[in-house]
Amino acid sequence: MEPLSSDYFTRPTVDVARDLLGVLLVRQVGADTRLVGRIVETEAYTQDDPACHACGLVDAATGGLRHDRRGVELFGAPGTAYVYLIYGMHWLLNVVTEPEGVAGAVLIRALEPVRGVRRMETRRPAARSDVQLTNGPGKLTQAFGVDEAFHGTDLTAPPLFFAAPDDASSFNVATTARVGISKAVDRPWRFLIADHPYVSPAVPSNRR
DNA sequence: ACGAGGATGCTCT
DNA sequence: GAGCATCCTCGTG
Repeated sequence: MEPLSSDYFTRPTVDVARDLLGVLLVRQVGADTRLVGRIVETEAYTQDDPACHACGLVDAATGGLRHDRRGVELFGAPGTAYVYLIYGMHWLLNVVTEPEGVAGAVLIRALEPVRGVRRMETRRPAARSDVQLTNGPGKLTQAFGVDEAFHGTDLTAPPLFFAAPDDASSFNVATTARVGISKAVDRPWRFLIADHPYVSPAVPSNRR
């Protein structure tokens, strides 16, 4: 199980978001245990994007980066984790994209559990079915034990990394507007595996 | 099967 | 003080 390299993430964010569908997220827990999930839903956030934390961080006068605001890490090395707290409760996992100096990230929104289901059930007592273990961005971080400790870490090597699946089964990609945002609500940057039971139940932000 | 509302803390105005 | 890349519970049908 070879981790996807930094080159994989050194590409346009929207391309990476689409390509990550079907890819495995792997969490090494100790020497003998692995949690594995298949990515079924993602979202892209770019530098020129009002909904992205990187928006407005380039100082108009100097061209330099503002380090007094959230989101500077999005300009960092591709393949790095960008993890942040939302609604005071849930950690959301992103992987940084684009060359260093250009901001971008892909939000991992939903997984299909592949391995380590028992462990995920332990971490997610509120889940009433296997679907509810990982069918949302805050749920999957809980199931995988991803929190602030992973912010800024390298996602191209254990203990948390991406890997191409052995069985590259084909599927249809569906595209919608993104979820839970109030700006740039019409950009079609949410990607999901069509009709997959493990995608999140969320409603796109332009349909409310 | 829905829908409303509360939880909870950090960031920026 | 408002807003936030969310989730859960408890109502009513």
